[in-house]
Amino acid sequence: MANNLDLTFSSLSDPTRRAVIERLIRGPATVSELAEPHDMALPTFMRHLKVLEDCGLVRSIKKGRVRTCHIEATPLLELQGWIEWQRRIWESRLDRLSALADDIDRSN
Amino acid sequence: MANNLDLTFSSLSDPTRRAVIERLIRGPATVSELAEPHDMALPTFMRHLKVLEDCGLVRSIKKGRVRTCHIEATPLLELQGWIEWQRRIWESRLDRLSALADDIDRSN
DNA sequence: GAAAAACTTAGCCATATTGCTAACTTTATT
DNA sequence: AATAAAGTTAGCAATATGGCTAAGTTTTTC
Repeated sequence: MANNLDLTFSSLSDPTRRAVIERLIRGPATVSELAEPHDMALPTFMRHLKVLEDCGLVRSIKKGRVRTCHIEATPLLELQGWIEWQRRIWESRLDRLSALADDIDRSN
Repeated sequence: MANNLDLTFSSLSDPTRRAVIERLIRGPATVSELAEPHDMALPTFMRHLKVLEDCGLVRSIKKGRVRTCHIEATPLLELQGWIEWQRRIWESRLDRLSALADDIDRSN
């Protein structure tokens, strides 16, 4: 029952995959270009890419023997949405607490 | 070499743990209160809590036989920071691309 | 047409994760 | 003092994750 938030959070929990995102956010790149900075076997790296594709953060097309990857920002926006939502509730709670503290202050 | 982003993203990749955060963001709660909505054995649930504590999202104190948990928002802000950073680069890239497209337009 | 490039597939291994039950410890209640 | 409540510890099992090598496929290049 993994939803998209599950997959996206999980994808980004790995530093290699975050590095790929940090690279792709600047523009498309081929598999070899993406793999080059990472000290691991290509099949291993490809599995990281697959994880990113599975959660929808990355798309790719193959032309000839070269696969080019690009980023899809939507899942990032979903994450941002969830975090923002939490932050809002958090802040409104802090506001209520400090209002309460003020009330207590005034009543003394 | 797991850094805090790793742990925080990983923690939030599980729906049970996100639900705990969604609950705690509204205010502190005891372990039993937190566990109640989740259909799993208590030790299993406690491990989820431990994961949240390990990444610093949750703190807790035990008084008598009751452990009370509360949220620590800092790791959430770190996540938000990373995502914001990516979004900024993404947007500035889109801006450059559209400026480029305008230039090409004008030159035709 | 042979060789190189750029992936891809298959399969192995070690460790981590997520679930469980059973049994234990430490307060609080009666 | 005995029982109940609230966690906690220990340990098992299944699956997922992240790494590897070896061998295969499909273009390009020479």
